[in-house]
Amino acid sequence: MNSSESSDEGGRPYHHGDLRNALVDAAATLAEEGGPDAVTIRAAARAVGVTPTATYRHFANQADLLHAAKHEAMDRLAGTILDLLASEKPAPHPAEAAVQRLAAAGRGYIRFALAQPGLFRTAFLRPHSGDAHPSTEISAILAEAPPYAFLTTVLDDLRAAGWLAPELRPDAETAAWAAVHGLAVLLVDGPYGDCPDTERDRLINATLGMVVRGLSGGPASDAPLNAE
Amino acid sequence: MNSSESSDEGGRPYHHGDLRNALVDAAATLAEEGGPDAVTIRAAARAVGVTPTATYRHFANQADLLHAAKHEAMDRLAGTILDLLASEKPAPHPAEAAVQRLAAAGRGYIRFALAQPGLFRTAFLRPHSGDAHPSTEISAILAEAPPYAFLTTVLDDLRAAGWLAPELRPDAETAAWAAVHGLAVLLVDGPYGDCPDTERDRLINATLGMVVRGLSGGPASDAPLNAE
DNA sequence: CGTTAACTTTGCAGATGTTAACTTTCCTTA
DNA sequence: TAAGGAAAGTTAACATCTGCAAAGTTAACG
Repeated sequence: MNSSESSDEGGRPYHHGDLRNALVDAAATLAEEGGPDAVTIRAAARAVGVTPTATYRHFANQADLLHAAKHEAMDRLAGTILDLLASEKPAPHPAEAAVQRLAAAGRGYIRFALAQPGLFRTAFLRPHSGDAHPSTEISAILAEAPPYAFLTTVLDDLRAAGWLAPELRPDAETAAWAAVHGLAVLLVDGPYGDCPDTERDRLINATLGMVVRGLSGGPASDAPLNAE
Repeated sequence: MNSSESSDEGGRPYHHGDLRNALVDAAATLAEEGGPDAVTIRAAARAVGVTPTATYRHFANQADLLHAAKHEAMDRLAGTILDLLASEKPAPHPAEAAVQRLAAAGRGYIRFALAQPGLFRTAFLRPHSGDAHPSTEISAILAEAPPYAFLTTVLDDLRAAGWLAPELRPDAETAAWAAVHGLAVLLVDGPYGDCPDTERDRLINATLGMVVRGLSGGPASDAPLNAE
């Protein structure tokens, strides 16, 4: 008689009710602890307390589950950045404020990478060849990587404030993103793996400084950069 | 009577003679095609035409083999950069020449990443916790990542030529490296995965431009970068 | 001729993804 | 309100991969 009880009282109901989300959460937790490789059908099912095959009611296969975990990870990265941006009090001068926000976004990005290396790696897993829609639209990049949106906004502000040189605007997102992402990767996985906190902060500042300086027009705008 | 033949004539000799190197090569090839995950004891042994257990005469375990593959990958990356640097004819002006070499190194770095994504990922595998000697010495970084050496040299030249602002010198390696590495990662694994060649070149130029500009002292050297 | 290094055979123990067929529950419909 | 179909689980099983250890075999070398 108690078999259909969906409230408390012993055995969980036959129907989970929200299994898909539960699996995504479990997958995220697995990624958090063991990186992308830890995201397996069986482990996720085990974590939720469900049979492996039940997973196939909600995901086509393991790649599909991993894909969901990737999106979840990316969302959390975006959330961390947003939180940090929201907690900043803008500087009075517009240009200063924009620069400050750019730096804050970068710091949030790196902070997330350091705090959640497993999720960070998962968020930037190479897209499984097969779900590739060959659209080169910016919207595609944006959908794949929400942080891009903040960058665009901040850089527009920076441009409006007269800091960012007009001719540098087009690919500024990429350049700034590359620097921040690269530093994050080097700190998390790379040779800077175990690096004292104080030195790490210095490196972050140096890199952000280079970005800010490199995006402003300056005496070096006509650098002799020969394409190959 | 022919069983001990080490020359041609049919069956390979019982003793391989250079199994360790052969396995490293095989591991590199595996990494080339399938990334780090493809580097397994059995696959490497299979590729060489040897029993899996034979591997244990030369490597302690799978992690050890993978470690060797990682070093091999890093060496090839360094080789690619060196080759490209060697083929550049230096510009007359010292500063120009230094900037040119910095850009060339960056291009070589990214070129390798795009041409050999599997090896590139393998080269920057996070160091397996356990072989971590907590030395923060620069020499450690250098040993782990030969490209660092070129960077140091080039940046010294840049400094000597008066381009690189003195106060920016200390962490210039990291900042420049971060930008180039980040772009490489974004292009190989990240959202820029399938990106038309022409756009890709533009992004590379934009990023390298930012680096060069960002390392020179300029009007923006006193950017309002508040530490957190 | 014997010691020893290099390699093979055999085999275990543990993962994984995925399919097929069955069962329980819910929800709609007559 | 009872029936019946569809949805969401479960059990069982297959095929395949992995690392690794123990013990035997081959050949090289002093």
